[in-house]
Order: sequence, then C-alpha cells, then structure tokens
Amino acid sequence: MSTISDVAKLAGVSAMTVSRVINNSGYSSREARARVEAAIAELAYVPNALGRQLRSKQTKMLALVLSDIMNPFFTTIARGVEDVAGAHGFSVMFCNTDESETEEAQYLLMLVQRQVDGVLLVPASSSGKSLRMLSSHQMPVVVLDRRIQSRHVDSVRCDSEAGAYKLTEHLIGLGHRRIAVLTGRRSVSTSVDRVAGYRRALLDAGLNPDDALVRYGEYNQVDGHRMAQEILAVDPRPTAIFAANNFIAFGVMRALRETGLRVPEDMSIVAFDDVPAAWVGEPFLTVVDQPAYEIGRRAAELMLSRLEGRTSGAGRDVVLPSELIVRRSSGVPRAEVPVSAAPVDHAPTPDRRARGVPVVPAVTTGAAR
Amino acid sequence: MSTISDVAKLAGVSAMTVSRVINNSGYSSREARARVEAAIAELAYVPNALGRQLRSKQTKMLALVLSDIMNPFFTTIARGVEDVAGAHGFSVMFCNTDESETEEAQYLLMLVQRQVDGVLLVPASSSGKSLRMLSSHQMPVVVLDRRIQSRHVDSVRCDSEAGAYKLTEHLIGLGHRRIAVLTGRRSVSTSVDRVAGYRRALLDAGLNPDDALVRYGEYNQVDGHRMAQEILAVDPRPTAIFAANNFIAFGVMRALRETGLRVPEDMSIVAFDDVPAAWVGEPFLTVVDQPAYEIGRRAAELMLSRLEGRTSGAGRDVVLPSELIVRRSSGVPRAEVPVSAAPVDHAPTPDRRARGVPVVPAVTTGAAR
DNA sequence: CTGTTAGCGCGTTCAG
DNA sequence: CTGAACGCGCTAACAG
Repeated sequence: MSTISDVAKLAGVSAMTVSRVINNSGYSSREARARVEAAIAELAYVPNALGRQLRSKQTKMLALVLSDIMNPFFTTIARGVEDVAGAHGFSVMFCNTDESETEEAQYLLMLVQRQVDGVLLVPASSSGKSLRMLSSHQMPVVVLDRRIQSRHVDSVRCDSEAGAYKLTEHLIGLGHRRIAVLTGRRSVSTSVDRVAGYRRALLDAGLNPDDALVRYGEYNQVDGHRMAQEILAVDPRPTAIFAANNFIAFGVMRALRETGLRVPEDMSIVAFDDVPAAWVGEPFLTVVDQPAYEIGRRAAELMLSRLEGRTSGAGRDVVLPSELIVRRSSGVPRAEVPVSAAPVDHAPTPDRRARGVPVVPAVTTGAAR
Repeated sequence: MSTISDVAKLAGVSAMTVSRVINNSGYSSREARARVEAAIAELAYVPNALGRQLRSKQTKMLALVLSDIMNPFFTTIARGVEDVAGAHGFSVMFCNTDESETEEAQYLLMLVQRQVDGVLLVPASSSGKSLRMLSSHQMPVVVLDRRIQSRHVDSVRCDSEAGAYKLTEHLIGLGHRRIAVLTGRRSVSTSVDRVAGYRRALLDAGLNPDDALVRYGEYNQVDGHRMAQEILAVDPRPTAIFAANNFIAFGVMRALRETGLRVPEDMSIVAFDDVPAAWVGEPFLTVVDQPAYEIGRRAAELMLSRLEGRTSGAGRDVVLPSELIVRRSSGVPRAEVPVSAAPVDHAPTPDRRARGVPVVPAVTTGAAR
C-alpha cells in the first residue's frame, strides 16, 4: 500500500500537491499534474479514506437502522436510500434491530463511534431515548416510517391513520359490520395509528368499536397466525380481518387455510403494505400500498440537504399518501349474499386501483358518509 | 466531541492510561480505572473509531457487493452475512451493482479506499477482472453464489447444475418432452450452469435438446415476460417452462396469464429460488430452493476465519445442496391426460418436499432413468 | 502555483 | 503499573 508521500517522492513534488491533484482543489500546473498522475498510475496508488476522514471530519457514510431488512417494505426503503446516497457519493450501512431497543441502542453507539455523517432511523419504540442519545452527540437524524414527538427532528412517513381509515371504510362499504384488526406492538406509532384510523372509520359509519376485535402483537407471520386463531374464536365471529402489515396478513391467511375458511367468501382480508409486483404471480390481497421507495428516497434527500447545508431550521415532517388497491381478498360478507350466488372468480383480475373515488359502490348504511 | 486527552486531563492521568482502560489492554490500577471511568461518564465520551482504525489498520467493516438487495434471494444472503458479522463486531456495507460491471468496479474501488477489511462479492461477470483488482490491493475476498476460475479465492455457492437437473428430471418424470429454459445472461455462471443441468437431464433421459427452447436474458421480471412471449410463439410449443430464477418465473406467469394459459393444465412452470414462506399466502411454484441464508452465513464465517487467522492456505470452494419442492405449478402435460379428468386442486396443499427420492412417480419413458 | 508546518484521535514503543 | 514521544495518511492554514 503506497501512501501519498510515496507518490509525492516519485513525482518529485510535495504531498500537498498530490493532494490537490487528487481532489481537484486549488491550483496546480499542467506539468505537475501530469507528473503526479503518472506516479499515481505507476504505483497503483489509491488514497486512504481513513486519513481523509480523520482530517476532514466527514465519513461520507450514512446509516439506515431498521427492524428487519428481510421485510420487503424495508428492503424497498433501503434501496431508495442507497440510490440517493450513492448518487451523492455517500455509502450506507444497514443495521437490523429486530424491533429490539437494546439492539438499537448498541447499533447507535457503534454508529456514533464510527462517526457516520447521519442516521436514518426506524425507531424500535416511540420513547425518544434513542433520539436524545443521538442529539447529545450532535448526530443528524431523519426518522422513517414512524411518528415521534420531537419537533426538532425530520421525519418521513406514510399516513397510517388515513390508510387504515380507507381500508376499514372499504370493508364497511362492502357491508361488513364486525371487523377485526390485528396490529403490531403498542409502543410503535404505526400500530396505534392504524387502530386509530380503523376506529374513526367505524365511528364515522355509526358503528360501535368492539375492543374484543382488536389485537396487538408483533409485525410478523407467527404472531399474525396466533392473533388470527384467537380472533376466529370470538363469538360472534367477525366477517373481515384488517391486518396491520404484510407479515400479519400472511399469518392470517395461513390460519384461515388451516381452519378451512375461504377468502373472501367466508372471511375478507385487507392489509397494510403491498408485496412488490415483481415477486408475485397474481396479487390477491386488497391492500393499502405505502410508497416505500419514496420514503427512503425522500428521507435520504432530506438528510443530504441538511448535511450539505441546503436545508436548515426546524424539523420537517413529510407525510406521504398511501394508495388503496382493491383485489380479490375482500368481498361482500356471507350473510349479505345468497349461497347459490357466490362464485369464485379465478379469471385474471386486473387490479382495480382506487384513485380518489372508491371503486366499490358504497353500501348505504345507518349512518351518513 | 470530547477526545481521549480531554478524558485524560479530567481524570488526571495520561491518554495512554485512558486507552488501556477502554480497551482492557495492559495493566491499570483499580484507582486509575475508576477515575477514568468517572471522567468518561461525565464527558459522555465516546471513542472515535477513525483514529483507532487509522492506527490499527483495521476497520472492522465488511462489504457485501451484490446485484440487487430487492431480490429476496440476496436479501436473505444479506441477513445471513449481517448476523454473523455483527456477532463478531463487524459492520457490513451493502452495494447494489444491478449486474453492471462498471458499477461493480466503482464500488470496489471505493471499498479499497475505505479500507474495508474484506469483500463478499457476487460478481457481475465471470471475467475475473474484479478479483484481480482486489487481489492487487491484497483485499481478502469471498465470492458468493457464482463460480469463478481462480483457485486462490474462497467461494460459497449452491450447486446450480444439480438443481437444474432435478427440476428438469421432475418435469420429464411428469411426461414432458418439450421443455423450455429461460435463463440469465451468458456471462454469469449460474445462468450457464442451470442450462447445463437442464441439458444433462434431457440427454440422460434420451431426449434431444432443442436450442430453440433455450433463451438467455436478464434475471428480472421484464425479461422473463419477454422471453416467455418468444417461447410461446415457438412451434411446436413447449409444454413446460423452466425459469432460471424467481423473477423470471413471475414474468413467465404474467405472460401466461395474459395469453390465457392456465398453470399447470396448459403449461407447467418450475423455477430456481423459493419465495420466503413469510411472504406468501399459499406457495404455488415448484422450485429448487437455495439455502440463501446459509450461503451468507458460511461466506461471512469463511471471511472472518481468514481475517482472524483461523484459516489459511488455498481457496475453499463451498458448494451447498439445493432442495426440490414440488407444488401445484407443475403437472402432467395436457396430451397425456383426458380432458375430462383434469380437475384443478384448490384445496390446501401442503408442500411435498422431495428428500432424496422423487415424490412424483417416474413416468416410464423411452430411455432409462 | 507550491511547499512547510501542524495537527485530526488514537495506539504502539519503550523507558521509567 | 504509568507516561512521553511518535506516527498512522491525509489536508487546512499559512507562507513563499
């Protein structure tokens, strides 16, 4: 490994001149430049970023701390972050917390030690402890996906409450009256926001929320399965289930399959998060799709514009809209339809994307709206 | 940001003593240790890893360079790498090359500059240029997923040839005689190995490979779709399609849906790569599943054991076995079954995992095997 | 346009 | 058991 002074020696100039040539900073004569470049080529010299980083106090490195890179929602966010960061000469480190506050704290400490230039954080809890720790070290932060209290921090997320409202409204429009919701843990804002949107939709329709139909758990398939089993034992049984994320939805599907219930004839399912089109043969679930790539992209841009001094002042809270996509997993509840007239439609069904106007004709219910 | 000498000053000792306390190296008296720890706490001192890295010439950082983190296969590999690396105190940087040699070269140069301790590489091409560049900088490398020429480099991959053989054999056993294969680009070893396994299976069954049924393209949905359209126009049309990866398979499914062909009644599909169980309601595709997490885990372990000096000598080539999982997307070809007796089985179908012995009874064909 | 000086924060070396 | 001196590779600040 040759160093900058090896190059300087070979080129017959000082290290400083070499530095200027490498970084295109300051002036340098054609001749000196040529000699330096020749020396660099001869030695196959590659500058050592560590020295530069130590001196300039910039690592050109961002960190993305999230719960699990295996979740397609986060994978997509990650790709958005990487694309933007890369275009600005920044690299990205990924850290999986698995929703554990302990893991999160350990990673954040490590990131501070490593002097990353900024942290993009999907907080494992809304306690704000992590944010305080980061700000005590003057570490720039953008919070992703979740709501936080602090007014000083930038955040980019999707409107969970509104998305949940849309899904619930859709089910009510189909005629459902008993709708269950299976969500994540109480300490995560998306979990509670989605329940809140669900409740508001029920109330707006003049329906009475039933706490027996609300379950909190983990955002994974195992817990989705468990919660679905519980909810299927409730009497009277709900006619529709709202899964607050994709993994929970798949756990629900499994539970229904095991119980022999058909979707949507015996039970409707709707969920948050779509599965990327590239990964599925025929999309089946009615979902609210979050703009995951956009969340990552916007978060990275916000971070970079702070770091490059193009943005300053109070924290921005960017809230992106979600989109309702109606597919075959949601239908009219059994009681509403004659048994003989419930054919399963297995023909190719293009997505009916709801844009503004609900695609499904609203069923007139007791209450307005 | 306080430094090690701030702590030293406050504790009334030298910087060296502080360093010893932090790293538990050498001796230090109880008293000194206590004073240092108090000072650290008071200043909320966090050691700057950059200084340490510059001095020790170790960054405790690995890089994973792959084509696209959005591909579930690579995401799973990434998680395997991260878990192992994290357990050893290493961090991981991810780089998406999108199969571009240019992108790859840029990333690798950046990684050398950043002085990462090692690179885990899914090479965009089998040219070996990247490997030569890395070795010229004495950068430790483990190649993942793909074959390379060099005998000096460690690699961890799955046996593509054998997996393709299993899938093709399965189709032949069902009675298929005209089987198409849609694969990736010729410069990637997995693409050509899968075609090789396919050809060997045909030959072993006494069938004649038809080059019109072999297509090379990109490992993505768009190209899978395009290649499927081409292959459906071939006369006589094949009765089964072997997609060499998951994305190609989904492109094929889309093409078939658009053409109005049913799977498996009108066309069987088999593919490389399973979709993680957590992401799908009911798995449908007959696949060969690669142990992706294991590939990542083993690669990271190999790298760490080299870095920690526990392994030395010639490059290891770890080849992991794949597993055939038979599902509903593959069936007996149309001609072989009376039209009246081809019911679609929509009941819950547990996976029939083939372990050693083929699950599907072998159809007696002209040739042995 | 170019070179010199002086660190960035830390750990190794060696003498107390 | 502890500290002083030095250097890792690079660049900001200042002369020339």
